[in-house]
Amino acid sequence: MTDVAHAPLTADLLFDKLELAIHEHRLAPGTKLGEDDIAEVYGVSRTIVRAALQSLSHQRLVELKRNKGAFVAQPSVKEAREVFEARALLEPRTAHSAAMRITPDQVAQLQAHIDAEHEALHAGDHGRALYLSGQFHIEIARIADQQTIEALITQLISRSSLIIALYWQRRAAMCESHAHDALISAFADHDGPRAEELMKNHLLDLLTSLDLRNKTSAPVSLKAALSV
Amino acid sequence: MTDVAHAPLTADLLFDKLELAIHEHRLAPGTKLGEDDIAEVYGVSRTIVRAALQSLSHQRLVELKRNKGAFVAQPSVKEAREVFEARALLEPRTAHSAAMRITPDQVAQLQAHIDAEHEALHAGDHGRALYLSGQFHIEIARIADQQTIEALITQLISRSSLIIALYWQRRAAMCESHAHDALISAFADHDGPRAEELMKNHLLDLLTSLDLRNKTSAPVSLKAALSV
DNA sequence: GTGCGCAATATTGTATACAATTATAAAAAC
DNA sequence: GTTTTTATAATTGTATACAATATTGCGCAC
Repeated sequence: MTDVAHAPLTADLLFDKLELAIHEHRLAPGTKLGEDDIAEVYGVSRTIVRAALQSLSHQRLVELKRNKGAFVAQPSVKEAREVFEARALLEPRTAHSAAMRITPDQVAQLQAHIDAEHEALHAGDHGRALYLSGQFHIEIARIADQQTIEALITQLISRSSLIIALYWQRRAAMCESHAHDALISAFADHDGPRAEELMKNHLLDLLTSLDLRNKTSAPVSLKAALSV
Repeated sequence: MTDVAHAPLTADLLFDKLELAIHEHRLAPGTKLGEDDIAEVYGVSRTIVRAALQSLSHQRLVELKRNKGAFVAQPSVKEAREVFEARALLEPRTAHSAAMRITPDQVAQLQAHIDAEHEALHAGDHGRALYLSGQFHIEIARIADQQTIEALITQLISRSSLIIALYWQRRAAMCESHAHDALISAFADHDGPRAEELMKNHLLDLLTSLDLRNKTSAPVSLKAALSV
């Protein structure tokens, strides 16, 4: 329990930490993010915390209620559907572009990504596996060399993580799916149309594997989740 | 020149004012937005200004350079292309949906929107006409009842406004186009495929009417542009 | 006269202090 | 015992003060 001198945490860094905590489901939807609490946990001033929370709210990971505070967002059923509809418009065509431009190096890179995903899964770290699974989709946009679309997809992936936290049913089953492996194969073949179709079906599978009737929220202690 | 007591300006309100100023091209790309300057103009503290600037940077209307300050964004040529590619993925399909669900009231509403646009144009207020023209696209997403996609399109429209400020060639010509009128006609007929096709072509027309070779930036005094 | 270096100035980054609002709990009324 | 009221505490909203960094301008050397 040695108190090492930390480099002063900037707002962007704090944003990353909180974003990751939400992506990995260590912070559940609905959890209140008190400014003083976070400030204490990370040893920074409320000024920094507020800036990070504002960024998170722009990413729709956090909902700011005036005079009430910040809470991890709880996407509604309608919002959940909308997010996947938006992804369905953006990602298949982007996968097509990526398949056409991808280099052998990038194929290997994607493969390493998937390996890490499977590894996390076997280690029982479902949160991390889910996070990596999202990053995979973002990588594709990066390979397509579409920074703008990449930023949009990043937002949607973030929110998808919350949606999965709220509406996922058969948690264990999902990650067994080899949709990502099939995609890589299409990429390696530079088969744009197949990549596009695979991505389209992958997104549909994801959506249909959600139970969009009841939400299974579970409030959680903040400081426990954020053990630095 | 009466100094009326203003209701204390909140960060969101200030965001709206600055956003509008950028959309209407009263603040040119590249203009430095000094915190003290804005704070003075609007009679608020730097705290509020910083929050608003942070929001604008998330919308990519403003670029924050650490220890340097905030500047109205200057989208690159690549960014310009990317923004329109993203819009091409989102808007045609959204127009399709809108055409299928639109009500007579909403058709009238859209028509009123266009009328206001033409009116601003005849009054010589090109900035406002451009702003309204952007809002038209956002209205379509609203009619499609897709709040998530609406938010994404809103971001892209914002950036399109900057792109037009930088790369527009034949300024007068554009607004004569009757693309929006044709769209309304398709909407009124509930002709989804036609609306989709029209939107696709409209976006292509917009893109090809840009000169994506040289940027014609023109720095401008801040306080002059923001005369409250 | 031009270029470099240092001091002075201005601007942004961060922390803290205070005000406003909301949540909590105790006490009084019924 | 339940409900309403009121006072206290806790939390967020905002402004300001101070620190760190960048910019500007002057003076000096060459």
